[in-house]
Amino acid sequence: MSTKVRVRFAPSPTGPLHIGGVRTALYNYLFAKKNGGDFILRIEDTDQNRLVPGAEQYIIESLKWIGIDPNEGVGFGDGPHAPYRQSDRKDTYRQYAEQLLQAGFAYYAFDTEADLEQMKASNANFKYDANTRELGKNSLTLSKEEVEKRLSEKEHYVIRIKLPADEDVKFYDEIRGWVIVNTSQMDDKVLLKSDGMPTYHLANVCDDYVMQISHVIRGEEWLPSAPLHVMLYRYLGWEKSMPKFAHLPLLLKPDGNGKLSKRDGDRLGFPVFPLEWTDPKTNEVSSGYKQKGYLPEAVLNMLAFLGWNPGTEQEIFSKEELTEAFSLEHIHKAGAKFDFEKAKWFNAEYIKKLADEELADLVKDNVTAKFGNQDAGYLVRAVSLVKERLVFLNDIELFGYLFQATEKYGETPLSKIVNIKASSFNPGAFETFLKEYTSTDTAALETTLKDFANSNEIKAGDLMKFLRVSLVGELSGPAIPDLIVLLGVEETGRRVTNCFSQL
RNA sequence: GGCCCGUUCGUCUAGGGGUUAGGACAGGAGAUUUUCAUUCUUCAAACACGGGUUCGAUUCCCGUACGGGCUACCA
Repeated sequence: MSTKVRVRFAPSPTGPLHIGGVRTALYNYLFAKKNGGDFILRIEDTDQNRLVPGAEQYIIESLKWIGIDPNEGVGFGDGPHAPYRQSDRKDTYRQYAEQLLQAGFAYYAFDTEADLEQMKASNANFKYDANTRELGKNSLTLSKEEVEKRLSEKEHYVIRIKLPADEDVKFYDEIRGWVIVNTSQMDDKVLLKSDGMPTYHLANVCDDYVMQISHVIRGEEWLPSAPLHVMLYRYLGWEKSMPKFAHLPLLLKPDGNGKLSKRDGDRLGFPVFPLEWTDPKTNEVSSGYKQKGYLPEAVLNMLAFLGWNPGTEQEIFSKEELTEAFSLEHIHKAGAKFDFEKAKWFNAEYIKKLADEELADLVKDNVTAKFGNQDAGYLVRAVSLVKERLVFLNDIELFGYLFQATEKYGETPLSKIVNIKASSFNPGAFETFLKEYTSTDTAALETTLKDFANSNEIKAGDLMKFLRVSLVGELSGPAIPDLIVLLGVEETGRRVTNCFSQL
């Protein structure tokens, strides 16, 4: 077996990939990159009944958006172990199931759904195992002839693993240490379903072996079935090349209990999906990080810290820095409640780090749609004034005054600036005065404005407040001189005159 | 119910046999910004509980409680 690190992310296309899945993918990716290994995307679509159209494409696009690029896999180019979609590998699983049959580690079971129901009804804690399989219709209880007959008549059957009655199964989890489970607690899981498809258990073990996966890094929900996988490796004769296991803590709901689920996002006002998703059946729309105005780098950083930390006090990490710092040892054991406030903070930090040009580029389409076409240079300057006020890219919509004048001013803002009405302020004189100011020096402009106030016997504070409302429409916003220089003296004059007329 | 995993400020977490138990987010106060935001300073805030082991336990062990996961011909 090659010692090269090879890990995989193996989602099931049963719906949009949620943020917990993205984190699993991220940890796999970081681990691979850190160790100079490969990261593979494998689509686990063995449940043909739960397939959701578009889900596979969604998974691929989500990974692309956030910047997690598999070396091999569906949507990212084939590698040496193609295909990477389990439905396309269907034939290989039967071969291994038959190998187990031959070796006596598995058996045919013909029990119908009704049979199973009955067995469960007669025993509240029923499980198909060493103690109960004699009650079933299977190749262990039926005569050889009967089995042959049923098989040749194409009767529906499944193949189950045959587990010993009482044996400790032990494996080392890279995050949790030794885990020991006795087979008396396990059941004879179905390996091959009656439709000929493998279950997850068989398929993931076979594929991980064939694809030479070195580390299985997956969610904690798989911990209870890991012993079964260990038994499968053993029975298939692959125990020596069995991958190492690492079971990740789960992402929990921010309120209450349970793991984060699809509904939590829009219920609590934050996305749980990387990209917006429209359910093909119900047309129900679930919000996505991208559409809400998150930067992929920020989401990546935020996700990395939900359950992992570098052991230092640095929190802002680029993908490259994350790769450098990542290790399995620093993964926290307990589940993490999703922290929406922290997510917002990360995003705001990343927006602040953007160059004005980059930010302008990112909000351009939105601004154009909402406020019409903008001069490219103007947009860059406008955006630089409000950069540190944005939590989301979409927050640019809150600053329409940078692109459009307020026509009708609100009562509340107007009520705060009535002083100017009573003063000797004259809008015409102010416009004339302004037009003489041609510099872009904002500090000098501030002095000039104060001088204007003084020489006209107006309180500087009253003037400033009035200007603010005139330009912004509210009592908050960037510094007045910055605004005037950005908007230009003509536009400023127009807004001032209009505002004054409404007092 | 059974089995497995877990438990440090409200949240994300660092740490680890002897520490003022550290940081970040959120919250409070203040400074700067004639506004707001930013920035800076500062305050408050935690080792679930009970037994061991030990000179000493938040740290190791056991139990309890609580939380989570699994318990399908789903992944």
